[in-house]
Amino acid sequence: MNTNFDKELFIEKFKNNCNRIQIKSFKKNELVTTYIEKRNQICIVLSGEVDLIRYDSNGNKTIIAHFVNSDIFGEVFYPANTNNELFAIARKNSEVLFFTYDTLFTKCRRNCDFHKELTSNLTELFLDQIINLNLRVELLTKRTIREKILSYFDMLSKHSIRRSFTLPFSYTDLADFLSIDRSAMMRELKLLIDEGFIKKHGNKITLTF
Amino acid sequence: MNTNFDKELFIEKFKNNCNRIQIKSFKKNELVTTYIEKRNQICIVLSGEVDLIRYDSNGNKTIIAHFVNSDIFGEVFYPANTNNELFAIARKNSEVLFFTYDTLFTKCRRNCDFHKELTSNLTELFLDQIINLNLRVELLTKRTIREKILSYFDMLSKHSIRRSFTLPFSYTDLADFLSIDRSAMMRELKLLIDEGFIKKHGNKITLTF
DNA sequence: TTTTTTCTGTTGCATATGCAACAATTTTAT
DNA sequence: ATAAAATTGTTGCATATGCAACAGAAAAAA
Repeated sequence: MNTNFDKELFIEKFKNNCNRIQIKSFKKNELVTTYIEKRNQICIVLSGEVDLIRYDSNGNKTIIAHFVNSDIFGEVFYPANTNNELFAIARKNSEVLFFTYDTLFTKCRRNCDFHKELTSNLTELFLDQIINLNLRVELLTKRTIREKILSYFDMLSKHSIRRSFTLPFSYTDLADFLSIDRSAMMRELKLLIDEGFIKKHGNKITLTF
Repeated sequence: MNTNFDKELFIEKFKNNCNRIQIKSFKKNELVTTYIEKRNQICIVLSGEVDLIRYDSNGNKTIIAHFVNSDIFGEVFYPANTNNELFAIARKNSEVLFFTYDTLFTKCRRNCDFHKELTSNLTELFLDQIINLNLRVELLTKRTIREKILSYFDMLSKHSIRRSFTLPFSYTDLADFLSIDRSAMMRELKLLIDEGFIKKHGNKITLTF
């Protein structure tokens, strides 16, 4: 689904003197960035996993998005006049590339190859992000917990090309990603098992329908 | 929020001989396109309004997306291996531009200006679409009907820069857009009025908090 | 290792939300 | 102008889902 973003080549070109971008490393659970200030920031995951988190006034945590290799995110993808208190947190040790939106339209001091590479890749990275978001909307518009679970499992199944797959989340996080109550989700999972729709061993799921 | 897509200029350049795109007109309630076949189709709304609709097995209608001037959509924004039964329907008389994704990377017979114009605008159109989708996710992850309503009204308020605004939907459609039951939504709207959070005259809403 | 923290699995209870149904109103079609 | 269709507003009832709470298992930290 994701563009096969050639990280090695990319970093090589970057090291060749581009002064408009940064690459930073983050340890598990470290804060990658916030969406509070307006910096026109764009980020690309080079390795690891980054979650975009929101806490609401009732203390509910929601995993707005789950970014993996070559996914693009940042506060530039939100409208200027919203003060979304969103936090990007590294879920594993990760490397993230940072630059600002205007970087795309200005040449850097040394007119490096990076810019050409970046702008030519960007359309495809944007396209992938739109596809991911459409899938997310497809999921979140489902009316019941059962439909959300099955819809998400179906996506994972198609992605792995098998009827079995490993969840990229703990069950606690899965509920936060599907935007539902954890205990209600566990209850529904049990029903799905009892009714023979799925099998479950740890965080490995097998579809049996 | 949307790019100010220069439709007039665009069509002018198009008429100047590009053979890779089409512009079609649709009457209200006409089917614009389906997402069933894989055609790598990209569509841009030039005028009017287009809704992307899904009907689930329980007969629930969901308005997945609501596209207006310069919004971009199409089945190319969905993964290849999903058979989403989505329908794009004109909500008003509309004009829609069609082309295929590969058009972006091939020169047309006469090497027309349109291509240059299109590719240079595309990144921005994609960016706008990502922003719209992020707002949509923000809305759909809200846990309660009240939060969904207020979150959506807040967006409309910010968009109009006023505390009053006209809903772009009927209340029936609004419920389908927020992915909630209509009667439950009406009940919650009444509560919001009674508790003094909003005022409502027809499809005009005023925020009073 | 041992201790501490997080995650999983489960259940009783409360309630927010969905469902069905209908009349009144408004909009669209004939 | 009249009929037909769609939308709005409302309510009783059923239930799916959220909430709180806890014990046992697993994972992380010390």
